[in-house]
Amino acid sequence: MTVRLYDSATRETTDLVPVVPGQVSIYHCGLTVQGPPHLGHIRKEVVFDVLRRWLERAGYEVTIIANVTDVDDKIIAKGREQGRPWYAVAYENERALHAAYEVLGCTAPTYEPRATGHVPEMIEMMQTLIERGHAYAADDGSGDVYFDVRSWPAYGALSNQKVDEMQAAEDAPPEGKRDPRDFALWKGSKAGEPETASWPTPWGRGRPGWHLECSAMAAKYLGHEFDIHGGGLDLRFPHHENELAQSSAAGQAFARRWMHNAMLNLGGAKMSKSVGNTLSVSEVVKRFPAIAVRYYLLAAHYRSVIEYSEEALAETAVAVERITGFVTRAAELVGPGEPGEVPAEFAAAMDDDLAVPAALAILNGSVTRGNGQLATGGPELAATLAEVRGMLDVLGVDPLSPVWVARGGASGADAALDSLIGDLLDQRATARADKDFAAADRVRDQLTAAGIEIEDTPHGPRWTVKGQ
RNA sequence: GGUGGGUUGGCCGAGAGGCGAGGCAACGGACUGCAAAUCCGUGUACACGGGUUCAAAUCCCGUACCCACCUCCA
Repeated sequence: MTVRLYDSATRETTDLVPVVPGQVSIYHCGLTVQGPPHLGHIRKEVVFDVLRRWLERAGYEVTIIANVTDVDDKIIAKGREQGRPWYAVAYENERALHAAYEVLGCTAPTYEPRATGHVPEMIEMMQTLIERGHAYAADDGSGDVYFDVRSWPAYGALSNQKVDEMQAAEDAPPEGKRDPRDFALWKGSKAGEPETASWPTPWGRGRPGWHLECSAMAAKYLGHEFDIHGGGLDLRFPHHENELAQSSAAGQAFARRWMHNAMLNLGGAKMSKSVGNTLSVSEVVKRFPAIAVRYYLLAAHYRSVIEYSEEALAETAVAVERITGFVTRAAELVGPGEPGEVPAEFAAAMDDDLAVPAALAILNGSVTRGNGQLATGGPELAATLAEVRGMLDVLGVDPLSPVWVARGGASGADAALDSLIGDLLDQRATARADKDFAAADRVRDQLTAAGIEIEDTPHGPRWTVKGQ
């Protein structure tokens, strides 16, 4: 089987052919840690986590690098507002990002380099670009270093734009720029900025420009040519366009393909701090089970916009309960087993540019079949369970995975509860055998009132704590 | 002004020339002492107006509306 992916540079879906056979190297733009991650940020993490899982299933060894932009204007401003060092702000939000990975079951990237740790690599790259005539230090004494857009004819290739048709930036005064579209590789430090937020260079003290850091770190950890560069669609221009220009102008082959995930909208607009329509991961996870939130984010195709709605998320939670319900019931009967091989149609869907919606249709079919086998149990059920767990494992929503099981914090209390409820269910069984249904229902009502749901199965009654 | 993407049944959400993806909700049935859970069944949806074709949600032309990017942004 061949994994095929859409390349947003060429706008075509093509076979994934890695630079190094058997290995896939991925760089995706992480966060500028100026605040805790919102649902839109984490959608990207979930998308690339599913990609990684699928590539690993396909037998590839996957390396993922995601940068952490830990210094920029907003982080510095926030530190000033809050009366603490800018790096304390950055670090706190970096930890919040890691907490979000964890709560949604995302495996952390192979490595997350920080911008501030890669200044020498950036200086080296700027020197190369200056020598090659594609960059220049501003002659206004600002310490800024700019990329010379006019010197690179391919500029605009990624976003399919022509330099002359672009609107020039109006906000930034073009002081030291030769062309208004030139972008900063390096930002000279300004008066009043903390000393800790600047690093020495041949052009004066300053700090990394956002675009350059990604080029420098991608090259350092993945080499001059790697397989996939990813990120949110909003980064395609200017950020990714600029990265591509810098790296290729510096003589590097850079990314073989580009993968952009669509945005998560709230109230008809992209979720973003500047619009103010954000929903933090930590808040959403308080209202809905984390596994349902993850499922919600991955259930739509990664290139489709998700218009966030609480109702849709609530519906998703119900759909997830049907799936997890099957897995837990089946596991009680035949044992959990291990995640197994996925059906061919599921694999075909995933191979086709991660067609998760089509893959979920196959998953649901297997769950329906499995639910039908629940009455009899046996090897057929065990096989269906393995197949379902295999599919859920690819998507990172296998309820029996340690990632989700550990949540409850199993303790002696569970055993005690099971014993107590077991006694009550025995009383109910006796009452039912005597056809004393009023007494039987009283027991069930009592348990329901305590948040315990009872269902009678061909193998006897089972209980669950409501909402878990 | 430029570059992309979108509009699918009550809701979510795939598909991209020809057999009604899938889920949620609803209704009917089976199972149950009654429930719950589960299973089975029930829907002729593709923004609008033209056109191409034996056949269009899917291709072409036009119109309307929406989103993203061209500025920090996953």
